[in-house]
Amino acid sequence: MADRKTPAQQQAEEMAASLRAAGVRVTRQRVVLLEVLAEADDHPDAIELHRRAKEVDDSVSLATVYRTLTVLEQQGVVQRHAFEGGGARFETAETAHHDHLIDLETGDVIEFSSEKIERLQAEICAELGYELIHHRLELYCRKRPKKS
Amino acid sequence: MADRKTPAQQQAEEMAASLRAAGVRVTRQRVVLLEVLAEADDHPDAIELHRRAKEVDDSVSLATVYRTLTVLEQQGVVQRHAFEGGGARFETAETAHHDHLIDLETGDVIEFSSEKIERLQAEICAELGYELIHHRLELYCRKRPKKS
DNA sequence: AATGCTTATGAGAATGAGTTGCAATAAAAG
DNA sequence: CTTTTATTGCAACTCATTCTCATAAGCATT
Repeated sequence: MADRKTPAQQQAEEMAASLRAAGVRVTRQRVVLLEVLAEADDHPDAIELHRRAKEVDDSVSLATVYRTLTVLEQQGVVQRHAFEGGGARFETAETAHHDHLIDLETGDVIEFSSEKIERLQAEICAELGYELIHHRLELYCRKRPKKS
Repeated sequence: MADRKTPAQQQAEEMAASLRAAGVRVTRQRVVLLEVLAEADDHPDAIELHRRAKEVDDSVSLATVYRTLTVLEQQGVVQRHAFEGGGARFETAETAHHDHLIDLETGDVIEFSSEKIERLQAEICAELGYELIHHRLELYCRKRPKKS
């Protein structure tokens, strides 16, 4: 009877621990949010997260979802993205850095990363006399028709 | 007495001609907006464009600025950008493709372009079975302290 | 330059994502 | 279990943007 917990539950607990370690209160609604976030393998927006959170605990308010997401972002536990059209979307920040490819037809998001591009970005900033703090790279694509 | 017109005026007229050619009505307020856009060398938002337009013709309404910007974007005459924090910002689309470096302290926008990065982006899409339609690359930077 | 068909405009109301003030509530520390 | 202090739910609010609708032009034609 090992691993009684799902990976998502474990991740949620890790995030909670990290918050406590930073002196942030871990409330009932924050735990719910962390669980929802840990289970999500897409990039939901605040309203979708609220919907999912309410399935666990109906009393969680949208305002708290927004406030909590802000806290989690500040703590580096989630990342906020602002893709074209529509509101902010979130994902847990545990995974390594990556950029996003957005399927224009379905809205699906695929993660990718390129060492070369990262390097080139830093070079460009340096040439212009700047230090790169963070960046945003989004590729808006259409699925390529299969060659039959 | 050659070139009585400034380059910005010429550009505004070209854009107007392009609109007329596409069967789009060129109204008094659209002309004003085109002039304002042609003169701008920054990346103003709708409210700033409205402010500048009102200096030329006080009757131009904000709603019309928004409506016109949408039309101009559809016609490929301006480009809309959504940088972090705050509303959409615009620039004329005549210039060649470029990406943006945003100074986090001042909000200044510097344009740059990199053949290598463009190529890498297309490669990444291709590998994932997609066709790149357009992309967004923004570098958020801080000015590097000069080595004295 | 007057006509008529159609689209654009101004003013303000409406929307939608996100935030905030406040009184009630619940973490965490003692 | 009490105190301290941060968090919550709710509703009111902000801010960028869009919409509604009656009026006012474009512009192709007479």
